[in-house]
Amino acid sequence: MESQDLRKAGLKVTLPRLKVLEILEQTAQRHMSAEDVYKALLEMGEEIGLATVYRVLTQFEGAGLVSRLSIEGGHAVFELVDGSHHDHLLCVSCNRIEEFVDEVIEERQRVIAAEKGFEMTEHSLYIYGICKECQKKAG
Amino acid sequence: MESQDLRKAGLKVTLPRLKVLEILEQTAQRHMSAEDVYKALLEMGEEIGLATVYRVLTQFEGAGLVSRLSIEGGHAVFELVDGSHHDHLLCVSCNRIEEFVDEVIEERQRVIAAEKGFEMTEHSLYIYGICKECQKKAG
DNA sequence: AGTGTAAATGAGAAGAGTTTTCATTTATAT
DNA sequence: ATATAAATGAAAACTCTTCTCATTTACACT
Repeated sequence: MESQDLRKAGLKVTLPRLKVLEILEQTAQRHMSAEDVYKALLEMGEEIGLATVYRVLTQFEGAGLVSRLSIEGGHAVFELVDGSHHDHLLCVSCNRIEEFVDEVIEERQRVIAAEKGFEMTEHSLYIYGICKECQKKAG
Repeated sequence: MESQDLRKAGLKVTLPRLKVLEILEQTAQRHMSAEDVYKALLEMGEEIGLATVYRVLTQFEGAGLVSRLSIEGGHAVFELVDGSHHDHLLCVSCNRIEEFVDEVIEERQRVIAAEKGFEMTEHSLYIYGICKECQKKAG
């Protein structure tokens, strides 16, 4: 992921955009909020405005470079797009996010949309629960 | 749905709460935002504060009388709980909301949660698309 | 390399939706 | 009736996000 991707998206290659991309690629967390990205950049000693982070992430979303998850009640988090669609499992205790793909569910959704006469554009499926680690902690 | 339900939930039986319940039961729209409820009450000539509507809906949610849908990007909408779980189809053009239940999907979710070691507490599945009517309008 | 121009930026203001605060009112147990 | 804990309304506060606008920057074209 580099300058070429930005140019293809019709975006000028600027330092803020490269830095946001860099954070998204290098961070251990695959899912970051705009605030997370902003703070990570500040910690790296980069100067950037929060508004710019929001703008850039929104543009990246438009360009198909990242996707935005709108998590219940909370703020949006972003993840780099790697080509494959997937849904999410969220731990309500530690906020860990895991990903999964299930072709059975994908197919059933298409069938349901068709039955209801909907032309499906997208879907969002979140399974909320308590992850293995948090179950242990809770005893 | 009446005073008894409120008492059972440990809530005092007050006019605002009864009025909110009444709106939720009598309205043609099954899915209403806090603002919708507020405006409907004002139109009925009831005096109520928006903060009260939010508070009451949140309490009703806690009491299991209503459930809250957190729709992508937008505001929350509430629906009376009628015992049956269901998921939602949303028209991105006219905001119509339809409901569906699919046991295959329900079961797959349980399996996936188990595979990932999650103790599932709940899930949210929204299928976004364009409804039949809006497809016609768009040609 | 220098320059014009449209695009991008940062800071702060603004906006939407929701929650909180607090003084006043109300429901309900006694 | 009365005490008291809970509920209310209005406004302020809050969170997340977008917008505004003056300044800066990238890049196409000399």
